[in-house]
This record gives sequence, structure tokens and C-alpha cells, in this order.
Amino acid sequence: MKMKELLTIGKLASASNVNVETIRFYERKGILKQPSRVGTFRHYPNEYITRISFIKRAQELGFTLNEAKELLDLKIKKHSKCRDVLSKTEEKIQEIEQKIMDLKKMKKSLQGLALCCVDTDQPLSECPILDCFLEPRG
Amino acid sequence: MKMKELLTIGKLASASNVNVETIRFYERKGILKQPSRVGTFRHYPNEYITRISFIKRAQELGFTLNEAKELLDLKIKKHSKCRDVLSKTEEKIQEIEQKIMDLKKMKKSLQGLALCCVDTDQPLSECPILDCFLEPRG
DNA sequence: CTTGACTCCGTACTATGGTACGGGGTGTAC
DNA sequence: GTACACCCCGTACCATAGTACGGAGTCAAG
Repeated sequence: MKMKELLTIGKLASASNVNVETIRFYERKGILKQPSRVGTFRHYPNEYITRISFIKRAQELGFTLNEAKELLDLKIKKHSKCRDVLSKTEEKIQEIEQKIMDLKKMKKSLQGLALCCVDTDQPLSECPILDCFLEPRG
Repeated sequence: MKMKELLTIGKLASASNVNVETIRFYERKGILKQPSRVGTFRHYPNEYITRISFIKRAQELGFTLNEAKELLDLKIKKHSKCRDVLSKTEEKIQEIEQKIMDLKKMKKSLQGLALCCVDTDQPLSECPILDCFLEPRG
């Protein structure tokens, strides 16, 4: 029977490609739960590497740290259903779609402004872009 | 000959639909330049309303406060060319396009995850979404 | 000449996601 | 047995964009 391998915070950090401070930060925030201690030193089972990957992957997918925490919490709770995860996923898709629409609107406005500019050598007093900044509020 | 109208910070704030604190904050940050004082009180010429509109419009277009400041600074400098504004505008369009692409990638991944989920009543131990969180890193 | 509204300033606090630092304790290897 | 790497903790700091608060000063009207 093999002993469960335990990692110090430094080992866990380099295995997970994050900063030691980041792990302590996650613990303070409750994103990662406090590990056991050997004396004063934190010792982590290997699955913490998976948890940190999970958090990083969730961030890549547009979830905040608190949302990552919620997903991790679902994993722990006995009565969680797949549905719970699916609905968080769908909410996030909605949010992302909204953001995309907002950005497209911004882009269109900026492109409109850029088109106004017919003579880039004009002194700024004649610049139509800056003028346009002042009109279409709201 | 009409006297130049001067606004107190409170008047300027309500005329611009921002908080008094926001104006003081912009001044501390150098986004708005320090106005003249009558005694200890700030007094603003009317054009500050335009400047604050400008900043708010720039924010709507995806510029940060510091970028808004840069644009306002261009307006002040004598040798600025329309080209300078155009290039900042085009840079911002690039940034926005990048953000849109990133968000679309996220959305696709999330939709992929959501499709994995065939039975929402499954206990979480069988949830394919959470499993997928752990695989496609990078 | 007092009251109430407004202003002053500095500082602290919000949220988000961390990084950096300093003074001390520990654990291991040579 | 001591040097060096690592760990502990609390706190402060970064950017971003503000909001909130408290004590003091000021201004105008009644």
C-alpha cells in the first residue's frame, strides 16, 4: 500500500503553474479549502493539482473565481445534479453572447468614426472623429 | 457682454450625470485638469460638461479612463494630427476584435460542454461537463 | 445670526485577481 | 551545526473605476 503523496505549497504551485501567493490567496478567498498541516506547513494531496487546473480552465472559459468556486462546491455536494452544472454553463453562454453583442456595437461605432476621417493630415481642430465623440450619446 | 458661467462641482456633477466624487476622482487621476478656485471652492467653466461627456462617450466605446485622457490630451496639444486619433481608434478596433474572438472561442467550448450533457438528472459524479473541464487545457 | 445645503480634504472601502515584502520559523543536506 | 532553501503570516501594493464617510469650513436665505 502506497503512502498518499503530499505536496508542500511550493511543489503544488510549480506543479500547477501558479504562484505560491496565488494558492494562499485562493485559500483566503475560500476558493480552495484549507489543507491539513504538518506542523505549521501546509500539505496537499495530489488532487489539489486537479482542482487548480479546474479553476484555471474555468477562468479560461470566462468564469470568475467565485463561479469556479461554485462549480467546485457542486462537485462536493451530494445532491448536486448534472442539471445544476448545465444551467450555470448556459447562463455563462448567455453572458458571453451579451458581451459579444456589446463589443460588436462598439466596433461598429468606432468603424463609423474611422470612416469619417478622410484626411489624416488635417490638424486636430478639423478632426471629425473627435467631434463625433461628442454627439451620439445614449 | 455676458459673464462666463461658472459651475460648482455639484452643479457640474448633476449637469453631467455623474457623482461629485467621480469628478474629484478624475481630478486626482489627472483625467480632468484642476479648475480654478474661488476661495477653496472649485469653479468650472461650462465646457467641463463637454469634457465629461467626452469621457463617458469614450468609455462607451471601450476606451479606458487613461485612454480617454490621452484623447483629451491630443485635443489640447497643438501639433496633434487627425491621424493620431485615427490610429488610436484603429488600435481599439483591433483590441475589440480580439476580445470578440476570445469570447467566441469560450462560447464554443461551453456549447460543446453543454451538448455533452444528455441526462440532466444524472448525479454529478456522472456529469460529463465537469469532466470536460479537466481535459482540454491549453 | 443661525440653519441647512453645499463644499473641502483625506482616507477607507467596494469588486476582481492577484503580486510583493518583511521578519521570523523550519527542515534538510553537507 | 550551520547555511540555504523553503515556509509561515500579515500587510501592503498593482490596476480599474469608482463610492462612501467623517469632520470641518463656507455660503446664502430667512
